[in-house]
Amino acid sequence: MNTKLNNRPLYEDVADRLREQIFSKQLAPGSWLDEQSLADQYGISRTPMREAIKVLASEGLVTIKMRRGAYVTEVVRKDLEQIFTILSLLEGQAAKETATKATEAELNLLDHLHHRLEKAAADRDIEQFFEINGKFHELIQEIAGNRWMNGVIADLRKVLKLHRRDSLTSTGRLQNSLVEHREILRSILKRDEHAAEQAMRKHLAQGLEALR
Amino acid sequence: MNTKLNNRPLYEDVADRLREQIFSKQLAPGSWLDEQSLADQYGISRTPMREAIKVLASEGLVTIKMRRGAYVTEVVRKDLEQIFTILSLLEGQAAKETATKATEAELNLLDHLHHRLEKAAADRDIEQFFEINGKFHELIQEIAGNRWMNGVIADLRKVLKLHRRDSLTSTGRLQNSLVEHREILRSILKRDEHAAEQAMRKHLAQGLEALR
DNA sequence: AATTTTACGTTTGTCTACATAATGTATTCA
DNA sequence: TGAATACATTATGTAGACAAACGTAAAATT
Repeated sequence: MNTKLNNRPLYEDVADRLREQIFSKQLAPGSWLDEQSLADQYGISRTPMREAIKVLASEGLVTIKMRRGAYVTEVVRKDLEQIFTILSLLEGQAAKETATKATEAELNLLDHLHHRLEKAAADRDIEQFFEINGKFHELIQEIAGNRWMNGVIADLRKVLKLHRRDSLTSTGRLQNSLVEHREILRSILKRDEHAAEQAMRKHLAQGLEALR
Repeated sequence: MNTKLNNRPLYEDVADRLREQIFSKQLAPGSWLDEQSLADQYGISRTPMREAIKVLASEGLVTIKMRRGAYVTEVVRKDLEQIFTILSLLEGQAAKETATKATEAELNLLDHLHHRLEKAAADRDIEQFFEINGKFHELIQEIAGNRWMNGVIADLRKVLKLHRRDSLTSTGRLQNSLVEHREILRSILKRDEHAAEQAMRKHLAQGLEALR
């Protein structure tokens, strides 16, 4: 038996590890998840592996076929367009609500985060930029405070990661993304909810464009 | 062993039965799901019961607490507002896309369905009205054809059912709902995407109002 | 009497084994 | 030679048993 220091269910750890393998393409889109062999590989039994696979299925990362097992979801362009359509609406709404509801302290947090984003961009630190970029979006969602919306967005963003062939690596896109973020922040700081919503929507529309 | 005519996983059937029990308040919000006793009650083992519970958890119907089991989600007013906010955005988008994308045949289907809705309303057949009302929304979503969006909407609507103390029973609301549906249909038939979106959003906003 | 500690019972988390269904292969017959 | 049927292999679906952890209650000590 494994030495487990964890105080959370095994299947959650397993789900995390599976996600990693999927995002890193060790488990490529379309490939079959062999319950037994994966369980052996992780040194566990099939039961938590099955439960982990079901978690990923509910997130849309894998697709379960009756009596045929689970397969890594293949994300095609149509999926990208559909998902970005949803994200655009929801994150737009989040930006809108943040513009009106945020406290001064929260606005400062956003501002601070954006400055770190500017720095990462200036340093050409792609990894860091990507990281902070995500945190910026998440902070806006957190401030908006719609628990159900945030869950939906989180799931859909995981699915997007199945496809992402680092869309931000092209410096052109990184610069554009930065400009768009400035506009989002500016609108929120001005507490212009309509402008914030539009800026966020445009940002995500551009994100989709960059993927083609 | 049970006589099983089913050719789909047992845990899906179990999930369906659990949902029924939850919606019918046999399993009330906040109550604990005793895996063992439910499994006994259904004449199955705990394994498919646990998998079914995880399905419901991913839909938001139950909340799993670490080492403390699963509890039927309690939906409070804040949840209703948050969920309706999302539905308003997404179903509004669906109506918008339907207005532009629908074929003439699909428009006829919508029109036909609406006529059945009018009839149910005239007959004061609440049950039927409720049924057709749901189908109308689903048809619009189907025509819009955003697979990911439809999944999100379906899940959120299930969560709404946890709360619904028949909001349509008051004849006033039923009549208003009918009027709103007329406007939605009219806009779609005119292929006025903006009007369709607005009408659908208003319809859902009214739906939320009716719940208070 | 109150608080802390310990022990027990209950329930979840996990494992192992078995049943069932689907796929592929081989053999036989036309 | 080709097709169809039966059999074997393999993976999923399900069951039941074991182990660990949490909560509760009782007992002991201060």
